[in-house]
Amino acid sequence: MLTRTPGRVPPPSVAADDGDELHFCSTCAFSAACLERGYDKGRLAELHVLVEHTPPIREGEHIFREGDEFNAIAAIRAGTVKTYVTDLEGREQVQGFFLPGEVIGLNAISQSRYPCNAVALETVLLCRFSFPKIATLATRMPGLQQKLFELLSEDIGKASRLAGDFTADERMAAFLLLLSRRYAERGLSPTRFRLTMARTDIANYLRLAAETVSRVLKRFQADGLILVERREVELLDVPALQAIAASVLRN
Amino acid sequence: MLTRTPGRVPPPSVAADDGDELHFCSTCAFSAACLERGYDKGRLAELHVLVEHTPPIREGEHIFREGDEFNAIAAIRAGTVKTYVTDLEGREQVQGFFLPGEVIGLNAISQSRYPCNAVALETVLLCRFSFPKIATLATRMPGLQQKLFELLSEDIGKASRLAGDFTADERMAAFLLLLSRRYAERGLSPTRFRLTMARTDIANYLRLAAETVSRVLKRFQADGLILVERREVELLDVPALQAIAASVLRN
DNA sequence: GGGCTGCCTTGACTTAAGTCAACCGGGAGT
DNA sequence: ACTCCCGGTTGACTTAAGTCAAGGCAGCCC
Repeated sequence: MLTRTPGRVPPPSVAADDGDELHFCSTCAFSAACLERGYDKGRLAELHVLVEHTPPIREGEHIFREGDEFNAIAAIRAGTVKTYVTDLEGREQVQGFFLPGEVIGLNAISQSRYPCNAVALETVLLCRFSFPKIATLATRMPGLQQKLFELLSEDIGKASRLAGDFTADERMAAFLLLLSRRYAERGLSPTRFRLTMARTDIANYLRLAAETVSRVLKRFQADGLILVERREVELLDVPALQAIAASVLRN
Repeated sequence: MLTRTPGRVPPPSVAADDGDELHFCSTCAFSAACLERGYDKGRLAELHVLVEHTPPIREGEHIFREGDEFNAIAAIRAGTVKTYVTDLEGREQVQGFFLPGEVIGLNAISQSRYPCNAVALETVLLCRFSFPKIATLATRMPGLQQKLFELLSEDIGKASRLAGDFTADERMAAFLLLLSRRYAERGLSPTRFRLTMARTDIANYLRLAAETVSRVLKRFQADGLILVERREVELLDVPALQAIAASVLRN
């Protein structure tokens, strides 16, 4: 069952009666979304029973694999998840990285099977939402339906972001700034963070060679834009990075 | 109001009482989707009043522009639509082409404004679905909600399709085969069709130079894969094209 | 400690595709 | 009929980034 996790809790716009046992974890996007929209307790309780908090999933373990039966979407409570597909020649193609507070499995909604693999890059905790059930509930909760529409729509934007013919510099700067923004949204430092994924994963995700990632990071550091120490990164000149990434983050 | 358009009509799984005035155009994805799922007449009527058939939109005219208030999604009844954004330097970036039976405006669902421009490449006819209304209706029609989820989810897949580091040949072959498939879905010839968009638009969409598009098409023709005559195309060797496009259309 | 192993970096070379510039050819308007 | 113009094509050159090969460095196990 849901329990309030320690740490930053977004203030619910509707105060929950603290006497009962309805508590929502601070990083659960759905629970938060519902709280924000001020649903009555009966409906929160309905959502509540759909949520399953998973035990820890360790680094390298899969959350789902391509072709598995689609039965749930999941909000990440802790850790980083990488999604990827395997192409015809057996090479891995990284599709995305998911941080705490983000939702995986959405792109499976139109199919009966997951279209990609999801693997933990660090120990991961999830809130699972069994799918047919949450869709049924959404028919009675317009706010939840709207939230699902929004999450799907956002994913369309994310998916097309790297589709342009961008330079290695543009891709790398955009990648760093988007990570920064996502960490900031979680209340973490937007200028100092850890790259939880390997260089080869970053390269694969950005459709660059690993060598290129290495060279670009080195040059960014030489130009005083960033500071890299193994997987720790500090953004020193955000405006300059924004100028470089402008065409990716666009308009 | 909706009238049955001439031409191919998908057989509804629930026979409509032909005596009343509820007729749905054959290319309207939503109406068809609802018919397929066998909703009762009362609900079809509800959907019915949301649909607006637009007058013809001529080549070069805009359907919506980036920043316009989002108020509807639209299924295309006839013509081709190009969506694009304008980057910081004022250059156009083509996001997609939409054929009859396809739905535009979905990527605006999470925002209050359209995130891109939509322009007619040929005379276009639309079925418009006023948005807040159709979402409200979806809360009472699980099949419609599911259809919206599916359309959104498919768009995620489409958006990420060209994101890889593919060669010009792979992109071009995949483009031709995807067009072919889309025409086939409409009951048109999958091997002979017209490119309704300019070479420069194709190039921009595929993130190639127009010169490269020209050269690749020429080489495909020299190799006996296709036959190009101005904007008319015939696919001569689909298996060979599939082999080239395999890594784009993947797995 | 010694030697793996995996991840990362560095340098030298190659190539796919972009850019630049010129030209072609059909359709529209005078 | 003439010209203009735009979309498309062609050829010569350039370049960003990939590939190949080698080497470094941290952590792990024996």
